[in-house]
Amino acid sequence: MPGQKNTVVRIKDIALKAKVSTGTVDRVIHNRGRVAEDVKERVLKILKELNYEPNIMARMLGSKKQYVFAALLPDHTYDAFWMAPKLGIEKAEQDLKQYGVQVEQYVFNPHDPQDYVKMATKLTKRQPDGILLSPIYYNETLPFFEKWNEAKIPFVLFNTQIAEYDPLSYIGQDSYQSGLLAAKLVHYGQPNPCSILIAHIDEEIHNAQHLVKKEQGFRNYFIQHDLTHHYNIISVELNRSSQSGFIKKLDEILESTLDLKQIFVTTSQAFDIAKYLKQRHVKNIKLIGYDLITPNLYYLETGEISFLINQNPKGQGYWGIYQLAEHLVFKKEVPILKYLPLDVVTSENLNYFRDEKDDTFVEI
Amino acid sequence: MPGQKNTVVRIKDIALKAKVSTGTVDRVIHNRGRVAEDVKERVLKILKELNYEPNIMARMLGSKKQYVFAALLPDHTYDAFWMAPKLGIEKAEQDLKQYGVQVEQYVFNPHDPQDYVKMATKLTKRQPDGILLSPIYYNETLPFFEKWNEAKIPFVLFNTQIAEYDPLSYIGQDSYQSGLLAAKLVHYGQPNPCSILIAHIDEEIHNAQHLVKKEQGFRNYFIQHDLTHHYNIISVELNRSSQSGFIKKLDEILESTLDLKQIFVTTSQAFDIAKYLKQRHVKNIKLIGYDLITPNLYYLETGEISFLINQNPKGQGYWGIYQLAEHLVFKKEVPILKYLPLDVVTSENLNYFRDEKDDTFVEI
DNA sequence: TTTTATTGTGTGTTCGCACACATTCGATAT
DNA sequence: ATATCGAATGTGTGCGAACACACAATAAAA
Repeated sequence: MPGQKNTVVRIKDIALKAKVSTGTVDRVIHNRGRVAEDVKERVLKILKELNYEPNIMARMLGSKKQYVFAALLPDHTYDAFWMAPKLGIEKAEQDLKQYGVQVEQYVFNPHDPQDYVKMATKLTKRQPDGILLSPIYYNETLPFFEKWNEAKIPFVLFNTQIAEYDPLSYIGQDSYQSGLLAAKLVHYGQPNPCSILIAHIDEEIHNAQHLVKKEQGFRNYFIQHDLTHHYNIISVELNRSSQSGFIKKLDEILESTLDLKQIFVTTSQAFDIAKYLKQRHVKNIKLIGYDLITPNLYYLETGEISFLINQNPKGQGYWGIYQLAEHLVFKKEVPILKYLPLDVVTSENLNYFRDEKDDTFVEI
Repeated sequence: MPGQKNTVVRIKDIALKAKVSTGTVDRVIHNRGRVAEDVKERVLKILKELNYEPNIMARMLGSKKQYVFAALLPDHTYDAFWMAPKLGIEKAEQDLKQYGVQVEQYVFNPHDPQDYVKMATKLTKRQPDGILLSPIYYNETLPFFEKWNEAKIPFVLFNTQIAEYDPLSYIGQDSYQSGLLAAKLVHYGQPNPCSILIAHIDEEIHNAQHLVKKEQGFRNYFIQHDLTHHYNIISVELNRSSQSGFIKKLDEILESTLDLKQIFVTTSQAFDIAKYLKQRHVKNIKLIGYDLITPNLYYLETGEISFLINQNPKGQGYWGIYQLAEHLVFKKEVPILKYLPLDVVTSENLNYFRDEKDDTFVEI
C-alpha cells in the first residue's frame, strides 16, 4: 500500500511536528476549544498528512468512561421467542464489558401497551448512552423517538422496523423477502397444483406488520412466477386462546380444502399446527414455519415440519448492542439498515444454528 | 448472574488480597517461575476466586509484541473458489491489525504439489507465530506438521481436514452432514421414485476425501429413511479437461436414465451441468451444488440450479486467522473442531450470503 | 568463612491517550 | 503601574499490564 507509513503515528509525533504540546493536539482532536485558530489549522493539517489514527487500546485505557446501554424488550416468560434476543444482548454485554459497556434490560409484558410505555419511560429517565429496542407498539413508540432524538441518544431497532423516524440502525430480517423464500421452498416441494394455507397465529403478540409483509412476499412469489392459476392460496388468522376454536377452525379448513398440501406459518407457532396434524394423522401436508424454539425443533426432527426459517433472534440482540458500541465506543460508522441472513433450517443442518454453549461461529 | 462482581478485577486487587506484590502475581499469571510454591497456590486460588480476566487494552499497550501469521493457500487465479478465503483472511488481518497482528500470504499453484512444498518451506523459514493452511496435499503436508510441532508453531487447518496430527483447530464444514442435507433437499423436492445422479467434477483439485464423505452422507440419508427401493442413485466422476468427453458422458447418462430427476454436484462446478442442461433444453431435472461463485449464482437466479450449499469460504479464512489470534493474542482456549453452518442458499436469500462490501453480519 | 549462584520478592518504568491542572501572555480594568 | 481575567498553551498523572531491574534471603561452591 503506497504512502502507508509503517511507523505508527502518535499524538506526540503530531505535537512535535506542529511545534505544540500534546495537550494542544489533544484539544484539537477532541475539539475541546481553547486553541488559536491558526494553530488548530496547522495541527489539523498535520493530523491529516500523517494519517493519524488513535490507538484504541490506549484510548480505552486512558478514559475510564463507562457506557450505559438500555435494552427494551418483551419479557420472555410470556413468549419464548424473546429469550434468544436476551441471550444475545447478554453475550454482547459480556464481550463489551472490557470496553466499559454495561447493559440494562427493561422488560415489559408484550400483551400490555401500558407496561411498554411504563418501561420506556423508566428507561428514558435513566438517560442511557444508547438504546436498543423492539418497538412492537407503533403509536406508543413515536413520542419516545422524539424524546431520544432531542436528547441525542442513539437508538437501534431490532426485530420490528419503524421507518418513519431514523434510528441509528435496524437489525432484523426482511420479512417480505422471507415470504418469498418460504414460497420458493413450498413451490420446490410441491411442483404440482394444490392448495396452500398461510396461517397467522397469535398475531397480536408480534407486530402485525411483519406478518403482512411475509404474506405479501409469499403471494408475490407465485404472481412473479406466473403460478397463480396452479395454486390456490388461502390465508387464515388463528388464535390459540381457545384451543377448541383453534382445532375447529383447522378442521373446517381441512375438510373444505381437500387438495391442501402445504401450510406456511408466519409466526413461531408452527409446532401447534404440527401437533394438530399429528393428532389427526394427516401425513401429506407439509409445514414451513419460523424460529428455532424447542417445540418447533421437536417437530422438525420428527419430520412434521419440513423447514424452519431462522430469524436469528440471538444475533439480533447481539448485533443490536454491538452496533451501539461500534458507534459510541469505537466511533465507527454503522450501517443504517442491516438485514440478517434468512437461514433455511432442516433437521440436517439444525446443529449449526441452534444456540449451543458459547458458539460464536458465523458468516462474515 | 450470581457471584458476578461488577467491579473489574485487576492484578493490583489480586496482589492486595494475596498479600504479595503485583510483580509476584504477574509471575504467577505468566508462569515465569521464581515464586514460592505456597504463594503460587494462594495467588492462583485468588485469581480463580475473583475470576480475574486481564484487561486486553492494557496488555496490548504494555507489550508491543507483533504477531506474524502465515497463510498457505491456493492461488485464486487457478480456481476462483480460493478468492473468498483470501478475502476472509484479509478482513481478519484488518480487524486484528490494532492488536499487532500481521498476516503474510503464501499462495501456490493448486495443480502443482511441488509448488505447494516450495511455498510451505518458504513459510516455515519465516518462522511465523501461527499458521493457517488448507492442506490439500496429504502426503506433502505431514512432514511440515512435524516441523511445526517441534517449533511449537500452532497451525489451523481450513477447508480440508487432516485428523492424524493435531492442529490447533480445524475450520470448515462437515462434509458428511452436508451430504445428508443435500439428500434432504432432493427428497423434499422429489417425493416420488426416480433416479438421482451424484456428480463429482474435477475432483483432483479439491481433496477427494471431501467428496467421498459428501456422497456417503447423501446415500445414507436414503438408507436411514428406508427409501433405497424408491430411488436409484448413481454416481459419476466427470472431468472438464475434455469438454466433448464431459458432454458425451452426460449425454450417455441422460439417455440411459430416463427417470433422472435430480443431480447433486459435490463440487463447485454445478454451473457446468446447468449450462449443459440448458443447452440440451432439459427442463425437468433439478440441480443442487456447492459454493456461491459467479457462474453458479447466474444459474441459481435463472432457476437451473435449485439450491447451493454455501461452504462459507470467506468465513473459513476469517475464522482461521481469528482462531490463531484468539489463541496467541487473547490467550483464550479455542475449540479444536469448528464446523461452519451449512447454509441453504436460493435466489431468494442469496443476498445475505454473498460477499457484499464489508458485511460482518453473522449468527452468534 | 567468604564468595557466588539461585531463588523469591518488590519497585519502577513504559505503552498512547485522556484529562486535570499549571503556566504563560496579552488585554483590560483599577 | 499593578492587579485581574481569560484565552492559549504546556505539564503531569493515571489507566492496567508487561517486563526489566533491584534487592533480599538462602543455598551452594570456593
